[in-house]
Amino acid sequence: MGVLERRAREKSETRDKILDAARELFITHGYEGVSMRKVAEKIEYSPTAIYVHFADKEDLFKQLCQEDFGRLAEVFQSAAVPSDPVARMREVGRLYVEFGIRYPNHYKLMFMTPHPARKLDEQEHELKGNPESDAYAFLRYTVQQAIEAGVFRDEIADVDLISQTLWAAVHGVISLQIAKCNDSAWVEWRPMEERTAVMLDAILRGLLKRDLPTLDLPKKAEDK
Amino acid sequence: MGVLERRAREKSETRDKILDAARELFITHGYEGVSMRKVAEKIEYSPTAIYVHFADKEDLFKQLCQEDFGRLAEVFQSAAVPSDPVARMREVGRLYVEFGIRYPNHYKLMFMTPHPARKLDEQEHELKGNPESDAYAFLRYTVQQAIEAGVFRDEIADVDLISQTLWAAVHGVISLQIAKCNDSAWVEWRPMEERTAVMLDAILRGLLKRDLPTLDLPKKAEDK
DNA sequence: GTGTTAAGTTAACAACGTTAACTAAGGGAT
DNA sequence: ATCCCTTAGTTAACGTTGTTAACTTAACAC
Repeated sequence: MGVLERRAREKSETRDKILDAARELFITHGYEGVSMRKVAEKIEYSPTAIYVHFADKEDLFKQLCQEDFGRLAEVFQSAAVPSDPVARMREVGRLYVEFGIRYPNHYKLMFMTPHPARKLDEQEHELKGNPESDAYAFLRYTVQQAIEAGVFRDEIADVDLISQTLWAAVHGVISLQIAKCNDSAWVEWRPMEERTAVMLDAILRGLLKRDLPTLDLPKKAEDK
Repeated sequence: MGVLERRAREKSETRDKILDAARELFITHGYEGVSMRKVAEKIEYSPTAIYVHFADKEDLFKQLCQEDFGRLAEVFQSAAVPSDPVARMREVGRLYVEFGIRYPNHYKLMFMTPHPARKLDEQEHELKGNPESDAYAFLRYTVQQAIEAGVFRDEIADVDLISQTLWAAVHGVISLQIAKCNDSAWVEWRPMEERTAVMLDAILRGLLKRDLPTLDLPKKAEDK
């Protein structure tokens, strides 16, 4: 009896309609600029229909984030990542910045907005630690390989500490750009690409045992 | 006739009352968690009294930020900053992190919330670029001195680019902590002090010409 | 048919930011 | 003394917000 399945499918279809409408609105207007009524109007439902599928506005937003976390992991997964562990870390950083700049509102929701503490549900438990679906796990895995290749300075050996430092470095570049790009009155911002390249070069050089030949500055690529 | 002055003083007194009440509420409940009505209630005024002193909620919040920007600059100014340019950059970074961790809601408002573009008013024009009141100018000045001391690698010479890289590095550590400290389910966070120290060591080492003797890791201070 | 489940609706609530119209108190000029 | 103007502060209201309670309505199981 496929009737239950059909019902479930129909339900998840309207759920997706809500999610798609909410995503589009959130991306253009930000979290505070979107009301449940606007989302509902966009899909021609009553405002309260959303509450059948999502507990409240924050739940709706979180489920959206969860989908897009997965998308970030896909970006990492599908990119042509170099085999050299150092070049790979650099490329992961670049992809991360690219993601953040391309989807600033998603990025803001995902990484720049404090959320209350929350337990993992079982669905998330499956995803956690899996480099294919969990972006942090992917970074951590990349760092782990670099450690095994012995590229880091001897006193630097903690996988999580290194991962968190690399993450913070690129996150700093992205989030400053998103939050402060309009404050050009106080700061004469250098171009994003330059800031990203200098940051990646500097942080990697600071962590690595010695300058590796794969490192090159943007304006003077010297063909290894 | 001091009557005008008395009036002005009285006005600025209630203005300060509003600011103090708003600060306390914003710090504990965040921007969205505070309503104009709550601020008014706290000082036992009617909600609309605030609009005599501030254009709207965002204006109130911005004026608050402006005051606290100044306070950050004071922290920089009053701290015992080493004379060695590299040690000074490190200390400025450490102070910045300390500020962010101690006042996370201020920090969030100041550096993690996108604001619409805005012209500088004349009051701000006086402050801009002055290291005593403008925290970015202070950092920039510190970097400038380091450049003149010849500590950076030869290919790294742009004051703003270096300043923005250093800023992004420490901002990354702070803002990740503020936004994601509750997501310990996904990430096994290392202690703040460790993350800060590793970041500062790494980013400075990556930018500098060579390892300077003033650099030392937290757990193995080798007394120069 | 009858009862149950559940998606979706209508109506309403309390709280929000903000505006318009007002009050009241004080000082300056006549 | 009287009138007028300025201005800090108030009251009342508007439109919008997130969310809940109570309902309709349709499809299925028995």
